[in-house]
Amino acid sequence: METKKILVVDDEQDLCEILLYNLKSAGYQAEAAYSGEMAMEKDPSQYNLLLLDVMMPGMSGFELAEKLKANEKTASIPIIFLTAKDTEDDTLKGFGLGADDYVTKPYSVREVVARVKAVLARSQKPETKENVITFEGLVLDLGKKTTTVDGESVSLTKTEFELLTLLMQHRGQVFSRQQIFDAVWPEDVVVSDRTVDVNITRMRKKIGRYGSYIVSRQGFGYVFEV
Amino acid sequence: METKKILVVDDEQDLCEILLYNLKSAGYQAEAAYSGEMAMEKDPSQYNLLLLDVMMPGMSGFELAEKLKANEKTASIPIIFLTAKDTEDDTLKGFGLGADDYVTKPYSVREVVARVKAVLARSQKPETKENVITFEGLVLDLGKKTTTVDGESVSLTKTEFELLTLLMQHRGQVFSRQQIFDAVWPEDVVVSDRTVDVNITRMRKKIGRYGSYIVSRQGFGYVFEV
DNA sequence: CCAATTGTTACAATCCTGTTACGTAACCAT
DNA sequence: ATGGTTACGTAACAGGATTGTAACAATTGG
Repeated sequence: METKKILVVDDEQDLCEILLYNLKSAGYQAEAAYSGEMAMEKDPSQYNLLLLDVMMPGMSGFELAEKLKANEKTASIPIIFLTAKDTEDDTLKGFGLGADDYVTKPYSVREVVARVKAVLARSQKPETKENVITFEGLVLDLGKKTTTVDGESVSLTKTEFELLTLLMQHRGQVFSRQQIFDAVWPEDVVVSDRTVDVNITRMRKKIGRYGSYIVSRQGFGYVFEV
Repeated sequence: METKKILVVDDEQDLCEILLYNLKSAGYQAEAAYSGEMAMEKDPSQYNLLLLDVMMPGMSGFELAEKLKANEKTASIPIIFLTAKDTEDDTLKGFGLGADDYVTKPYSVREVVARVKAVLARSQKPETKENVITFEGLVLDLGKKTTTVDGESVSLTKTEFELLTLLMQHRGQVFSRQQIFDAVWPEDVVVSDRTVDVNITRMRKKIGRYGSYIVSRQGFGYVFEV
């Protein structure tokens, strides 16, 4: 298994340094962002775990987590909140936002590293199970990014894979081209509207007989129909 | 947001108690059923989430889930399975049955609560929100963009679907042609006033006997009359 | 540089929808 | 009631929009 990447988001740069040093000593790759905005720029989807300070100038840790949870690509990244506050409300809010753990300041660095290990260990076990989407003989392994069709492995490109993931994760739900676009394509790119169609077609072909489960609903969009 | 209701179904009563206590501490309403049969008697449709033990004497968690998914009222309730088994087969079967998450024993109660929160947060997002409008045997699924008439699926075009949605969402309210037009047609198009009539007619035909519930009020417009 | 990926464009086939026309129904004043 | 007038129901058609897909161009990453 490759090295896990961790992103520490905290406005106290000294604290970040300490955490980075200790996380690296523990065998992780670690980087820091000194604000929520900075974290967003670092492409959060590449990290395996996020350590978020709740109280930061500008975007708070909660706000950042909300943004991440709203995006399919980053929604499942484990988050540990770091916070000085210790009220029930905050804790609940954190878990409501999908926190995997919660460390209140002041904390020992050893404790943080221990929690990181615990969360990564936990998020790893289910990963092999939870990250598989199946429909009959069509199997998507979201961890391995592999696709098999009736036992045969097929190679989907990233775009195709994410398209299929979106549709299979929400079987029966019709997605407009705009929705598909927002979910699959990066934020800032502009492409013609036919692009979605073409990629649907390419992906359909590759998944063989299951391609016919992806149905276009004229005027509405596409759906994986069951 | 109102309090979420959770039903825990497990034959181990002690375990249920522990889960109930923790779920309640986390701000949920929670009740227990000690068998699948007992769960069915508690009107599952009133709950926002179900925690199902897979291995139970009598009806298994899988069997219970099957029953629930087969019923329109309960089909969209998120389910988290609790299981001692850890085989790939079981996991896949669970997800095939529409499981939203999967926790294997032994697990920490904290983990279960965290998953509950995650699933409820996810099921809250608009894209996952099940949205169905029903009048007797006439069912509009706003997510799937499908229409069924007394169990038979009929295919409405986008215009027809939105027309019917508008009228059914505001049963009894009369809409002028201009109002209908503003609600259903894109902003910048200009069409003759008879266009609404024609689309009403087309839609009426497709929904069979329910077509007669869409009544024209001469000089005023149209209404879905109850 | 090559190969894989991805966006763009063009064209055909299909589906959808506005328009028109005409018949019928509702309304209204006499 | 009666006739005139307006509003509504609906079939038919043609033009427009939507989609599938092949071919090509641009981009990317070694």
